[in-house]
Amino acid sequence: METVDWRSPDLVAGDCPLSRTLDIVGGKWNAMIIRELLAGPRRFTSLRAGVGPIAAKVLAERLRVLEDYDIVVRDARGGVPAHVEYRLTSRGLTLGPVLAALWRWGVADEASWRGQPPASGRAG
Amino acid sequence: METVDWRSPDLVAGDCPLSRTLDIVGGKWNAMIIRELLAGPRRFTSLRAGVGPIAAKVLAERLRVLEDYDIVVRDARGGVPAHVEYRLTSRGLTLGPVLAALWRWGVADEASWRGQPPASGRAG
DNA sequence: CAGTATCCCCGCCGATACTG
DNA sequence: CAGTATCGGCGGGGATACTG
Repeated sequence: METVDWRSPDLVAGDCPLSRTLDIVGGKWNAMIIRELLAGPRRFTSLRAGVGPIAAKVLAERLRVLEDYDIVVRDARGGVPAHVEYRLTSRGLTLGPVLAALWRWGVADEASWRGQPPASGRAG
Repeated sequence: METVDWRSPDLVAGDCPLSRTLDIVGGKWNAMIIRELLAGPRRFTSLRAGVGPIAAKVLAERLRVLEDYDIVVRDARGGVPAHVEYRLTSRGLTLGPVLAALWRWGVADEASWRGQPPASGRAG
């Protein structure tokens, strides 16, 4: 399983594959958004409800960024405004296994972890 | 590969396995630090060089948090100050596959991705 | 070498109000 | 419904100086 070359040429933050993936998945809400979208297309409000207590502005922001990364598509059905769907691009779908790995670690970890997380959680 | 229950009871940010994993791995420098440590124990300065352009204060901070999470151990060899080693705990080591997944996506992605990332990268 | 202490800044995020 | 506009703060992170 550990057949990864951690000693790749660019280890520097900005350029290494790790950072680049985390630019997409590591942000505060991004993983949640992608998770919701892995279950199928969603409308803005529904998405917002599913993700958690996220401000509309922030969700819109994140979605725009994820669009720029070609992870998410905004689909205004037939040009009707006020009916918009977001879904994952094919590129976005490839993040499934990545989120799965993160998820699984969290689950396995929960079983073994008997300690308090350092108070400052990602949960607001 | 997709045998993960995305519809688990707690989807809310703070409690879901995804967030908890990202609390550890998703921070700005954390993944880099863990990556360095996956290659073996390191001293503070060496670690700092390997991780990238990180301020000493921040590295010390991050290391303390990772200690609290029981991911990293600080090992003052024989009580000699000014000779300290950091290494992963057994729990920390289990993050290997997780980082590997992130890394691999970044690599595979680099090949297919023909677009500019949205300027605001994680790289300072 | 392995950090601490201090200062400052900016970007992220949240809340509220408003719009097509 | 699907956002935008605006403001405000708070804390994470960087630079620099200092210490055992």
